[in-house]
Amino acid sequence: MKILIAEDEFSLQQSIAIYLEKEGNVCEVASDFNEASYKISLYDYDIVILDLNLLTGSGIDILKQLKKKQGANTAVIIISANNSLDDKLEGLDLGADDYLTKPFHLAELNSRVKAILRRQMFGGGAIVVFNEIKIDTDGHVVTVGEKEIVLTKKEYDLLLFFVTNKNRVLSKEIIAEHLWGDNSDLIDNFDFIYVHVNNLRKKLTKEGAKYIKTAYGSGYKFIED
Amino acid sequence: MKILIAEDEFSLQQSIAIYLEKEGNVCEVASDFNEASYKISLYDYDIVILDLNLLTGSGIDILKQLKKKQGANTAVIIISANNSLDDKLEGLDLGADDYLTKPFHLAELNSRVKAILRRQMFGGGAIVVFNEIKIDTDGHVVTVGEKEIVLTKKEYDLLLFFVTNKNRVLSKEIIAEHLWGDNSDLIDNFDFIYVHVNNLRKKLTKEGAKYIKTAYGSGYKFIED
DNA sequence: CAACATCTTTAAAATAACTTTAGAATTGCT
DNA sequence: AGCAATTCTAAAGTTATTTTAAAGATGTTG
Repeated sequence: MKILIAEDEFSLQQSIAIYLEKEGNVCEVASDFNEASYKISLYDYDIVILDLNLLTGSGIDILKQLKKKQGANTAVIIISANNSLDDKLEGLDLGADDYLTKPFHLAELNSRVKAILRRQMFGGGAIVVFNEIKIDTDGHVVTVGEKEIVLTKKEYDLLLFFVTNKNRVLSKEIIAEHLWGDNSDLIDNFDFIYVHVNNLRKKLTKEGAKYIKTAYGSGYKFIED
Repeated sequence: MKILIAEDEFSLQQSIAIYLEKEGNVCEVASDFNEASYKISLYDYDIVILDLNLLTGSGIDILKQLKKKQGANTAVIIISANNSLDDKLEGLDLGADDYLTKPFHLAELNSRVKAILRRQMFGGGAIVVFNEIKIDTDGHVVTVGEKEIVLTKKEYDLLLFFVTNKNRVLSKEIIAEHLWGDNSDLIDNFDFIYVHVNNLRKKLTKEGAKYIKTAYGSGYKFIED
């Protein structure tokens, strides 16, 4: 979950980034209009948190730029010190997904972020995969069919990473980096991934590799069918 | 996908190379300004990952050299410890395709590499060849007509290399270099290429060399019609 | 067209990648 | 601190892939 925080007030920018990163997202920041504009032109973020009153330009223009972009599925959460209804409506008319008035609680922002990510990926509510595997990202509860299965944190993270990248081959390096950060990089040994994959497979179904296919020499792939 | 990594910090250079190679690219490294300059004069890389602060010269000059080069379609990703916006803008003005600030996650670099390669080759998404052969580079799935064919990693890499160089004769030396890197141990003997080509032909169609033509004495050529 | 080089094809050997198990080390919790 | 759960390490067993090797086929050149 890649998030861009376009906010010129440094301390707020930092606290948002830290908070959301603790929640498992990857954040980048933009401190003025130009940096924000440049960054969204370069990369498709999942969410942009956008302060309307940027130093060197209006956040509204960033919003327009985002919505003009083809193919991107970026959601926008507007934050603004201005509480006027007009502003709110203009933002939402232009396609913003949510609106928060300063000051706000980070927990509040976070729950909106989560809601958007849910909606973005799975059409809201609990995550549904394959009619059979359900992942409730709020409660971290996973069910296969009617049965709830109990996963450890690593297994849960791994499953979520697979599910959000289904039908895509994920190398062990990418998996390692996503689950362990890059302090474990250069370790030329990803054996523990074998173990976690094996455990996850066993817990998911009796038929082992039904969902998690091995791409020999390349990695693993979570398949929908 | 041939990538040059111009980075003087040895451990970073190595981890980038290892990571990107696992992702199916072929990497070469340059540890100082002169080596980088020499290598780009010699070969048209698909991407150059360029540290701006090279030991014996400025990366900016490498960038200029690259952009002066006629006919080359090399993309540049700048990595720099310097986070100033000015630097970024100078790099982008000079034609860099992306900019990363140290430290960064290798997964992040990889996703930018992938984005560039997609853009460079096909304008994103799945690759389509010949109306009949489709290659999904995310899922590593290859279909001929309606049928999915299962390829090993080497076969897949070989096919992708052929497809991205269609209608061009590829010598066994070049093929070997792109699929195995500059491992000089293998350079004597290209027999295994015969085997891989043969296997790939068999899997692609019943009519053998329909797509992969032999250029006797020169190499192979993947033809569109 | 004969001699040679290059390529095709097959099968088996060698290697590398993955699976699985069990136990050690670490972490988290009361 | 002591116990339980989790995560990581190590190693043996299994399977897929890559490479080697060698015999047969085809193209090239004088």
